[in-house]
Amino acid sequence: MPELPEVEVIVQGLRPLLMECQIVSTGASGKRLRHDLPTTAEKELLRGSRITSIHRRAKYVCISLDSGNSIIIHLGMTGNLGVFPQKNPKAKHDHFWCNLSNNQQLRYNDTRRFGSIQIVPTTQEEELNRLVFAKLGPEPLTDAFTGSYLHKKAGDKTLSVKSFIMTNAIVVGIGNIYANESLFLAGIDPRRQTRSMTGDEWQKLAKCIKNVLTHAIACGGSTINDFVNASQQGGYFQINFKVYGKNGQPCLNCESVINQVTISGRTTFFCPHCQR
DNA sequence: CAAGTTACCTGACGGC
DNA sequence: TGCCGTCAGGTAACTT
Repeated sequence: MPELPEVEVIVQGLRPLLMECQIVSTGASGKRLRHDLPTTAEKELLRGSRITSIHRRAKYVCISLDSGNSIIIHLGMTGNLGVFPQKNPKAKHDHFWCNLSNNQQLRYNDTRRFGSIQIVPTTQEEELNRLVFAKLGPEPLTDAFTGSYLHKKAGDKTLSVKSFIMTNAIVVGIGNIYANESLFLAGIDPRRQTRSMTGDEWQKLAKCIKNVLTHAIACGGSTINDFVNASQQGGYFQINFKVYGKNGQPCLNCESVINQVTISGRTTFFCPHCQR
């Protein structure tokens, strides 16, 4: 489900609901996610600890605890986090939950179980970077992410520019939707070889990625099937999609027909006239 | 080694 | 109605 904007919206929504809450106990469905769910010993580390901060790194939700541990959650394709009254019945595909001292319950729901939940014994940023996030590139919404950074990383690579910006070691948070939308706004054909891109084109692409992600966050993310934030509200960035899912429809700029192709196994949409 | 493909899992949808 | 194939926001293991 979620790319960077959706995870950011979830984090912003969870923060006021969870800050300073104490975890009384935890539970799990017993079904495996991408990795095994936390062990009994790890869950014991959570009991009685207080939530001191919630933030996002790439598409991970990071919950810091005053016991010195972190809960690191990846939502995969269909994962979501929400806070509900403890007495509310569980939903299908709820796989992990934390009972809070205010009689609320933080619940992780994930239909396809591509997500993951890890308990990591530190809340230090450098330690987390070493233990969990070692292979991740920069955040796209920071000053470290620029056109010249992309240009330098591109080197002589022959893969498509779309696959390149979707590579987490290059830059994090850009999934299929926002890769398509960013390339449209930048006027760049997603099939272009990475090494063919000029410095100016990288500048434009970096700027468009930042604009698209920022705008999507402001819209509360994109609700394709059933994305909802921590308060169960949908986002509305999907009404701003220019190409994603619009195969056969006229381009909003030039009225050419939007094309659909497959790049590295992912559905790709672009305007053959506006994107070169 | 770089780049492309498959596997992981469930559910929705379209065609027959 | 139901069975089958296809596809879906991500990632990592695997193959070429």
